[in-house]
Amino acid sequence: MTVTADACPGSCTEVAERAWVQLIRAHRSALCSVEKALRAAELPPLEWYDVLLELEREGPLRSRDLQERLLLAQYNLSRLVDRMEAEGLIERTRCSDDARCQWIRTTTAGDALRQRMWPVYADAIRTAVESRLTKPQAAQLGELLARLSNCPKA
Amino acid sequence: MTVTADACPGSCTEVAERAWVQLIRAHRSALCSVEKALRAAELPPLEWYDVLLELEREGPLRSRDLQERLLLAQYNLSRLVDRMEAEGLIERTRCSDDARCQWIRTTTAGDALRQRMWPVYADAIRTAVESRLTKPQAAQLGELLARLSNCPKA
DNA sequence: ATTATTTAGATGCAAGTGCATATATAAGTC
DNA sequence: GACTTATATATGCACTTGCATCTAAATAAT
Repeated sequence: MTVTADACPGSCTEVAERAWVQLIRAHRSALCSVEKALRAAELPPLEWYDVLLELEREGPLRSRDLQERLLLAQYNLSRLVDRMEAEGLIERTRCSDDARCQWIRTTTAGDALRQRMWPVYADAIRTAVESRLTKPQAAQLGELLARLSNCPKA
Repeated sequence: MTVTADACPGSCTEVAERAWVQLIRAHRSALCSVEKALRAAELPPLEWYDVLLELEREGPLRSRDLQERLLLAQYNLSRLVDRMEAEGLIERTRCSDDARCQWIRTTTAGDALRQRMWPVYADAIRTAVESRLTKPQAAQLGELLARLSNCPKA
């Protein structure tokens, strides 16, 4: 079991292990190149985009929900929201019915940033995925991966 | 394009995008549970295992090679090796022929740690992968992912 | 109503990460 | 051989992450 590519060509590595290893490798390699592309374009990290898109698609969300959707840790989202709020990309407002909650919504600046990020992001995805897999392969990959991230309860 | 699970059921999301999103999600969710399992067992992070295994399988390696195999950034590996050396798990020795290089090798303690980590790691992988995919599915997933991490040149 | 429990979110601190750059050595050029 | 360029690794600094814990508000229990 390694994170290495050439893990005993043949059968010394169990299939599940191999899938796992390749998952880590593919993620490292793909994510790294996407992040680099964003930085090169002087754009913020990927997560910022995810937050903005999620808010744009779902409308204002509570921290809790955003956190769940993005699979982020509570404290990480909290601080991510801090940073993005400081940049004027999103806003927090207290819920009226539950004073513990808050609604998070995008601002105009947030929407604008999201739109500037998309082309760079999309291009990076094309390089990372589209250029290496046929359409049916990509579709199947998506299917298989989805099973891994689905909550057991779901 | 989101990191969210329910991205427009149907066709509004391109297949490559979906694969990408699911890659991120699957990785987050799986890695997170593995790391938690390791911490719960008071074991060091995953990478430590990867380094140790790689060294055990390939024998002493130069930093550069280890870095490439594990897809780690140079400065990250440098510091990872610092930490592991400080714990007595690996050793650095200068190459005789090229004074810039160094050989990295495991120690007895390193081997012992690796062996203690494996059961926990293996179990976490089983939970994360084996329980969610059939054997052929896992095999195919491994195949598809491998294409994503293969260097273009390879 | 009063207290205990749970839930939403924030935060101090230690550790890890990325960037840019430094150091040292090797290789190539003139 | 002095001078530039490339390679292997380390490091200062700012920022991010994880852990544990804290506060505040809502629910449940008595």
